[in-house]
Amino acid sequence: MTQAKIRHALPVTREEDFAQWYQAVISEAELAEESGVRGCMVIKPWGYGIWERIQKLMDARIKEAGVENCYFPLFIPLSYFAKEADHVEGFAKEMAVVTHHRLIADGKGGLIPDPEAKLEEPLVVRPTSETVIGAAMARWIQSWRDLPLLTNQWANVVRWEMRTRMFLRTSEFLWQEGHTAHADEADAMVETLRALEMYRSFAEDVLAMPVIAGPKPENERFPGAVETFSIEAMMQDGKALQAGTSHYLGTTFAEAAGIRYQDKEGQQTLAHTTSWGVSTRMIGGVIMTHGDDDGLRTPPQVAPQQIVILPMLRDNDEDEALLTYCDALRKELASLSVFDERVRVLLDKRPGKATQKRWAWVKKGVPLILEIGGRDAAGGQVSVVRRDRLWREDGKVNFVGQPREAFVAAAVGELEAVQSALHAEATARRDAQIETGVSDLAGLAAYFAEDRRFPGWVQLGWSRPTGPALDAVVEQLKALKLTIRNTPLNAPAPGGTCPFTGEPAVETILIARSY
RNA sequence: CGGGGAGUAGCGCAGCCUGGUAGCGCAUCUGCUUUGGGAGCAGAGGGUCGCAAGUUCGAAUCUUGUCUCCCCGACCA
Repeated sequence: MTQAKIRHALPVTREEDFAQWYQAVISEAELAEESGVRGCMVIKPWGYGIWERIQKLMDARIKEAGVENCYFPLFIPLSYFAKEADHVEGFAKEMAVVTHHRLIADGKGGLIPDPEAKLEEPLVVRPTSETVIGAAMARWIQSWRDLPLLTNQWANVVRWEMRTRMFLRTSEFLWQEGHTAHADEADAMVETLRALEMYRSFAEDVLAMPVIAGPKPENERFPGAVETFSIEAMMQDGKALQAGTSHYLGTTFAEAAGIRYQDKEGQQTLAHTTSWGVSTRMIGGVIMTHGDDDGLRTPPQVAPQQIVILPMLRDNDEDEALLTYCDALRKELASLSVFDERVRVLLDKRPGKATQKRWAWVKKGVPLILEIGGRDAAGGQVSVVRRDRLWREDGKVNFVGQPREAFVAAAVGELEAVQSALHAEATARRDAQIETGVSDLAGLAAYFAEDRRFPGWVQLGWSRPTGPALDAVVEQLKALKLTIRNTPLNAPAPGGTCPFTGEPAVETILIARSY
């Protein structure tokens, strides 16, 4: 009943149409927009600001692990790329290829690649950099003393995707890719799992996005990897989103690129490599984890602005005193620290009614919004709404008036509270939607029945088939539009039998629809 | 890449079938009134109808091609 009175900020709700809602958040929160180039997007200041926050906090964690940043070329010689067969097979179908280095007039007012300027060897636009970094590693590594070699780069990559969705799957996207080389499997696996744990804790602590970390089944491995691990997040429509991956590459790329070192016995030995990455896809995860029918709710740790102050300007001579009051408040708040950084606070002085400008910030998901009028200024008050508690029971916006000193004293705690509330809400939703009671195929089909709104995930035990037996399982799942996400680390040992093979279950897996 | 849908003002849409040089709502601008919680009234500005060819005296409208977006599928670190 109270619901009916609420006039939400978005034109479509999650319940009405989740896919359209997702796009509405992106455009209404001004995260990104169409670029006119297929599958590529313009990332706008608020969206890019979130990415910059992710970069800053992730980069610190990467460096803390002793990994150094480098930059490798956007263009990869075709011959480099062709060196690893599985890798080629995995990416060949989605490559952008540069074949010419000059344009000439076509005689009809347009331009065409100059046939005279064809490249001797085509260059591929990197879809990932294992091959080119492998070539560098081969040059950089001679001795066991050169290991481990720990590098990372922040870059854009291109994959010519058939079907794109903003942030989730774009032809060009931004990411970091860590690449490391180690003396042996044990050392490389430690690094692979370190990166995985780094992503897990980052998603939970920084993005307030609960995830489940674990190894992927062999059919879901990265092309060329021996083992692939992922963090999987549950979106509000119940689908799984792979939000980060970490790969143990064995000696696959070491063989292809010739990454060898002289070991302590003087023998030439292949290095073991890893790679791991997270991308702008994480922003899609934040949207579908924390967004509501009024737009995004940006976790305070990644919010480009954590507090926005909206003065209720009235185009009269009281405005100046009001702005003075607001600016003093802004300075006071900006001097506070939260999450080991200064509080990010913006005084929005643009002309226009505060009540009107408010909605733009609601949609962007600023954690705390302040509206301050002349009466507040005179009485030393502020009026505050928490973005994660936007509405009152009566359907009105939940602004709470309070003394300025009290708010300033509580502001840091409020930001921390928003961060943890978002995490708690998402975790509760996720946990409530993991079904552990399914033990056969009929139960699986029933759980994911077509008419069921937003099913979650099924966790069950299976016999971990490989090869053709696994292919058969994958086919069964595909018929239900399902995929195996991963084997949760620390999952309880399963009992009973595998619903696919009838053999004893040996491992616990998560099954879900996925992005 | 296959099937379906769609591109007309910043956003959302109507007009298209039955060709006659463009309209509505929101937003924007101006004025007046209002003003502590998503203001009202009046007026105004803004569009080579995605792009390109074709048919026609005349094309947003018909034909063909092409680009982009959305949905479903296939594919997918």
